[in-house]
Amino acid sequence: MAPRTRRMAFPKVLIERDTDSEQSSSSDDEDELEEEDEGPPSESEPEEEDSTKNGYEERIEEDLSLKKKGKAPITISLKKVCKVCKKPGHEAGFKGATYIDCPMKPCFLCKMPGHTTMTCPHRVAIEHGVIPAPRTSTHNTVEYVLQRQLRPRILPIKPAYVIPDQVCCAVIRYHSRFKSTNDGMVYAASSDGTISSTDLETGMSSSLMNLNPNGWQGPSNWRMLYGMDINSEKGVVLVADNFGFLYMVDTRSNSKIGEAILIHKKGSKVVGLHCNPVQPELLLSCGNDHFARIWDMRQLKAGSSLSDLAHKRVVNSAYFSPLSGSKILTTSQDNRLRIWDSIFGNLDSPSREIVHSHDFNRHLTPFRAEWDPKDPTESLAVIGRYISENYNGAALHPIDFIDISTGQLVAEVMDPNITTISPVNKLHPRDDILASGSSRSLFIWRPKEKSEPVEKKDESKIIICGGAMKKRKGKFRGESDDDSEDDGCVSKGKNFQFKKAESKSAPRPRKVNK
DNA sequence: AAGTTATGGCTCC
DNA sequence: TGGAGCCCCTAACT
Repeated sequence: MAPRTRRMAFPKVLIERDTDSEQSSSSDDEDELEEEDEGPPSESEPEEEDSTKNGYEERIEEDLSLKKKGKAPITISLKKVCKVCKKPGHEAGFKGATYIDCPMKPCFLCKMPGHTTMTCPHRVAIEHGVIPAPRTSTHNTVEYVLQRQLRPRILPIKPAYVIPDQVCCAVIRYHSRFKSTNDGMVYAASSDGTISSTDLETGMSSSLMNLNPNGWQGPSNWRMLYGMDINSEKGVVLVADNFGFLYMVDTRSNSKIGEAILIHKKGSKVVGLHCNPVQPELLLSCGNDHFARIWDMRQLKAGSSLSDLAHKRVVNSAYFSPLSGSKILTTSQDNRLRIWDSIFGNLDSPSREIVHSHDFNRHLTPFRAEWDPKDPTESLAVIGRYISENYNGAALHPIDFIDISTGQLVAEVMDPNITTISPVNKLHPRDDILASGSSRSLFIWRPKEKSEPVEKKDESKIIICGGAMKKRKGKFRGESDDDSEDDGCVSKGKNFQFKKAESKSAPRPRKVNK
């Protein structure tokens, strides 16, 4: 409480309450003010949106015209208003670990008006919000031939997914971005406009490109690199900047190739680049101009894209499928994942849209849905979730595994000790290991092994494998393994700073809307 | 422990 | 075209 040295000089204070039934005067009536304190948050289940009992913001207004007269009273209004829309009669915000939406706003999840997140069909349904897009039938000859070529690569039967769901180790305060290749060379593109390469054997690094050779010349000139990929077959590092341009560097000569090419709207940020894993001539880009674009590397010039995939908002990421390279998965700020089942078909509209909460872009790294490189059917994707759920009293942000062929939520992975959002996630190319980036921390997850002891009370999440529901026992592992996962992607032991989870705090299955 | 801050994106004018 | 103002669940640091 601030000192009240000028207390005696204060004019009379009128308190205007919500009920209008009590009006108290005098500034020394502290008990009256204290009554408005709400105490600990209620643990009870949230009521309907028009609840009027708890959680209101207090709005204090001073009548300035009266204040000028000196002795005139100051009116303090304690009428409670929604902190989102500033209107009385309802509330918004956390109640315990459950977030109550403002009913005056469109649904926070699917963005449609008329309901809130609590009752959004995309939230309560296990299908998790798949919206089949109208499928245009285009069976041209090229598509037919290429489909016949690619089809044998895709297994007709989906195997059971193995979802990493236990944290085995963590690195705190890890904050670097690298792009590794197989030969131990790390390439890094930076927001300072430089590309550098570092040899992990020698530790030597060198600069390949600098887009700001003259230093800071104001924000309208400062070039920042966002999108990056390496085309191993061509020996090219590709980067893209915040003004819509693509740059290429030869990894053999470490020299820039040609001039910058405008691949997205001039002045807009290009946030993603991905080279096709099967056809090295194909490049996929995405950016803030609401488009993902497919390019032929052999004819790269402004306006020469093979296809432009339209989105309603910024496209955080766009990836070819990892095995056949024939599918595309994008993450957009409109809270939807989009899937194009064949890059050889009609690309005017996506094959499917999946509603998923990931529209948080400010302050955090944008969410990116990634393919599971081990899934031979190319239908499993992993993406962190922005919106939180109440898991046994804790507001957690799970990492979702989604079957993008159906929109089904296959698994939601979380840990009671990890309360932060995980916008970036990457699955191991061979092992059942998940690396997730959370703010300034890096977490490594793996599936629980059968041999590990299980506490009976430690009921954990429901994981659906291959369509069959299967209850798993969850136990947070306080130690990291020293004899496994030693393939260079896992850091161990010393940096691990988490305590063992109490069994009572283990997460529960996601509550279904009442 | 509250306040601050990070160079974000959208809409409106 | 560009600037002002606005914006619902951050999280680390002071």
